[in-house]
Amino acid sequence: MSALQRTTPRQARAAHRVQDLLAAARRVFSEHGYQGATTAMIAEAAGVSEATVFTYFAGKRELCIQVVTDWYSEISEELERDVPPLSSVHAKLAHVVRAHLVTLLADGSGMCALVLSEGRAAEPELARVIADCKRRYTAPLMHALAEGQTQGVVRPDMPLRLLRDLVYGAMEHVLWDAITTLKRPRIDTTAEQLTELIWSAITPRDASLSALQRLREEVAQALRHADAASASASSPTSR
Amino acid sequence: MSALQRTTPRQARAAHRVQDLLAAARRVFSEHGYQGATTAMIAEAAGVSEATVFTYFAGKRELCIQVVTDWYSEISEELERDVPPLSSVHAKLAHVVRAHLVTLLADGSGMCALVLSEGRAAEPELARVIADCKRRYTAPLMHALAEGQTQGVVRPDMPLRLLRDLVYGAMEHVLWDAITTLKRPRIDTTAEQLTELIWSAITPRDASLSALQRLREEVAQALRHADAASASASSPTSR
Amino acid sequence: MSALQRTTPRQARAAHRVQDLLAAARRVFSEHGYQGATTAMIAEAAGVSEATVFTYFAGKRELCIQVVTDWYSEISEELERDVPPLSSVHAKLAHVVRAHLVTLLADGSGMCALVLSEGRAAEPELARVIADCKRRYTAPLMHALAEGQTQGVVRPDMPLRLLRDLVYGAMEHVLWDAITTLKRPRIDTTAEQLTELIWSAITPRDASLSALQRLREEVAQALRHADAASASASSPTSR
Amino acid sequence: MSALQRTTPRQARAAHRVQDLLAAARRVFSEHGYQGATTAMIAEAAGVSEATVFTYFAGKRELCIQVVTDWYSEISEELERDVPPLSSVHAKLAHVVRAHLVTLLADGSGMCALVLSEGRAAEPELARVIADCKRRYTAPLMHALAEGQTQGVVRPDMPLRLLRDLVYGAMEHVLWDAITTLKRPRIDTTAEQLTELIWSAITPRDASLSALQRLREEVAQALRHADAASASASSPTSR
DNA sequence: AATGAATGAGCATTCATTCAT
DNA sequence: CATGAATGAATGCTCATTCAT
Repeated sequence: MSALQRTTPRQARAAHRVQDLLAAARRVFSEHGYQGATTAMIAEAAGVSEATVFTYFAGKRELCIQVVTDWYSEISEELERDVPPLSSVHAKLAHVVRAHLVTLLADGSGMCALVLSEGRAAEPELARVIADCKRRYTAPLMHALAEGQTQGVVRPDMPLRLLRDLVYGAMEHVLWDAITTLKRPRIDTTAEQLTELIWSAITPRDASLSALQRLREEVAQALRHADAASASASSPTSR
Repeated sequence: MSALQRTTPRQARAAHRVQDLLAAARRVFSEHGYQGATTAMIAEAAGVSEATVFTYFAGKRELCIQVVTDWYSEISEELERDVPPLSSVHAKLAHVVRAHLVTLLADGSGMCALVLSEGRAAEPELARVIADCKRRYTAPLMHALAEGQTQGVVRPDMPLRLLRDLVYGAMEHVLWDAITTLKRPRIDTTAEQLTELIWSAITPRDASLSALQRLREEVAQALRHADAASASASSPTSR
Repeated sequence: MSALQRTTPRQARAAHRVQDLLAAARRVFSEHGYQGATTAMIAEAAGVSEATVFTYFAGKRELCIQVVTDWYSEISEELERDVPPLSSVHAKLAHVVRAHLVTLLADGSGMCALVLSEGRAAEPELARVIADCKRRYTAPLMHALAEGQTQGVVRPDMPLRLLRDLVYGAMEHVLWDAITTLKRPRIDTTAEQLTELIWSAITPRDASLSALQRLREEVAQALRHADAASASASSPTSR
Repeated sequence: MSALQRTTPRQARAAHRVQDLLAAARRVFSEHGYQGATTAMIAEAAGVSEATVFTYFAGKRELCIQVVTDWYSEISEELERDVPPLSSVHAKLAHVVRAHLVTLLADGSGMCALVLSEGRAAEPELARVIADCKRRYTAPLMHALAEGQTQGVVRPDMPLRLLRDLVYGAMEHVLWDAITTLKRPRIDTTAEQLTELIWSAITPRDASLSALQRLREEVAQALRHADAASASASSPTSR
């Protein structure tokens, strides 16, 4: 216990330093991007010397990787926290869209811009890590969509990959728009609209069309029936 | 006139230099990205000295901006060249989607990766220029969609901005996927599928639904009519 | 007495720490050289924190100096342990050459490379210490050679310093060759050959010449004697 | 011609810069060793900015390699300039020893210390280059010694490698002694003495010994002869 | 007009050393 | 006494940009 009491504050302070550095690094990377951020900036933001950064992290790249993975852990947790597990595909989609927009628009951390930029940029290892995180982050929705395809509520004639591109591409574009124009959209409205749009896209068109056609046939048959029945009376013509 | 004759060759040579530099810069920026490209690389690729680059362009950033705007001019022209001007919104959408994918996937110029990356990256002025170019480039489709909304073939209950995010976001995602995985998708198939998905999304759901409802009302009315007409005989009613 | 009993374990533990550190430092300095070794490496090798190194030694340089002087003490002791004290100069030379090669080639400690490199390198104080150690280490042979000069078995017409350069220069070169080419020579053979070479060099040329001359004189005398004795007989012709 | 007149000064100035930098680097490397020298020092010594160093040389290591190889070229040239080509092995040895000492002791460049130190130090490529240069530099004497062995004027019962170690080891030791003690020895005297020492070492002992034995045999024979001649007294004692 | 030459301002990273606990 | 933590001072190297010719 006495040993614990001696070491715990140290460990606590060390952990604190790590957290401070990560927080500072998140701010700096968010604001300046990977290339634009310097270890000097990060050190200053954390209130330590530049050398201290290297005491806790192997280098700039490793620090940024940690920042990104941490952030993805957070938003993944947020995403999965209150997902209704046994809900319909539509409900899951709606939840994911809303949570995604809420998370990324709400925090002004700029991490969104970071991963959008650096996920496509120079440092290959960083890009790979971001890609991995993204894949894990998007996995739940992918599973839901795949399940939806087997159930028949999601059109099976489209590659899953394309559906993902549609969903996340649209959301990324919305987010990037919000970031670059600095206009925060109404999150609720946008989420609902986006969900609706996407749902319209991924829902089997054939279902409604065939239903219509079946109905039309029945109608035609009924009308013929009616006409035959009321041969003497005047028949109304639809459209 | 004699003055013109003396200066014209000079201007021609200068124009040639500018073109060489722009071509070289496009190659280098495409391959290495904005940050990764160096003025030395560009000068070497153009076969001139590094200082000459600065004779014709104010700096690296301006050169890149010129490269990007030129490229957008080209692809915009390509896009608009054979667009069927008086065609339906659906046809226009299909054309834009196909042309976009063809242009950006076909040329291995890497300009696509450049604008996708740097459009979201550090250099603010460059990002702004890219955003402007993108806006102009996407304008034709935007107009078509707006027109579609007034005509009623595109659902009017969605902001135009959101429709654009859906269309271009999906396409960007497809492109980035192709770039990062180095897998070239079947352009024709992908274009058709994407068009279909997007069309499903942006087409008025209400149109079909209301048609259905209108039809149902007519049917109901017809059935009532028929019932009334064949008062004595028992008529079968479908569902 | 009780005070002694309280402090003695402490001193013992401290001495133990010092020994551990010196051993660790020897390993690290041997393997990486002075510049290549870091205090962090040494601390880790000793199983203590980096700061502890500075508790016992003023700094990296002092630690290395201690390592070197300790090592020289050891090999000096080894050298002098079984030197035949009353032997001839030739026997002493042979012993020194053999012992030197055995010691420095046998132990893979790399201390040899360390003193060969750093004895000539940047850190001036370290170089001075190494020079001092070397001087002490080479003193026995120097004394033997000086004695040999007075006795007449070592040529007196050469400065002692030059003889030393010959002896140790040759050995260092042999050692460095072995180190850089990673080929271990046959120690016995090399030692014998080197001894023979050096002995040929430092032995008075005059000795053999005078011996010859003395012999010649004797011969001449004998011949004269013989001639006189066999005055009537035919005299044999020498060559 | 006019083009030549325009470009030549530039090239001349560039060559001049390179020479200045090499001279400055030689000074700095000589004085501080490889590790101790900094690019900043070299730049300052050359009167240029640090960046200019990297305009002309790929880096610190390459610069040092150039310095070393240049220096070896110089001293090799000096060595071979007035070597008597058809002279005896002894004359060649004498020349090499003298030229070596003159060259390395005369110039206070300290390059000697550099190659002695760094030839055994950390940077592996540099060490390799130095080893190569040394091998080339020592080749003439090696050939002479090998030739001497076949001719019989150099003892053939010793490995050539060992003879080289003896010759250059002794000289290096002399030089290092001069460097560290800052005492310039009498070059002529030292060269002669060293030559004499080495010559004594590498000259076939067997020659004098066999001469002695041959003489002894002749003597014995003569004595026997004499004994036989003085037949009246019976005392033939063979040894 | 073209450029060879030069550089100022950084940048990530290292490491021996100090000090409060 | 032992050390975790922190850092000052470098260090080799890069690159967009300037300028005299």
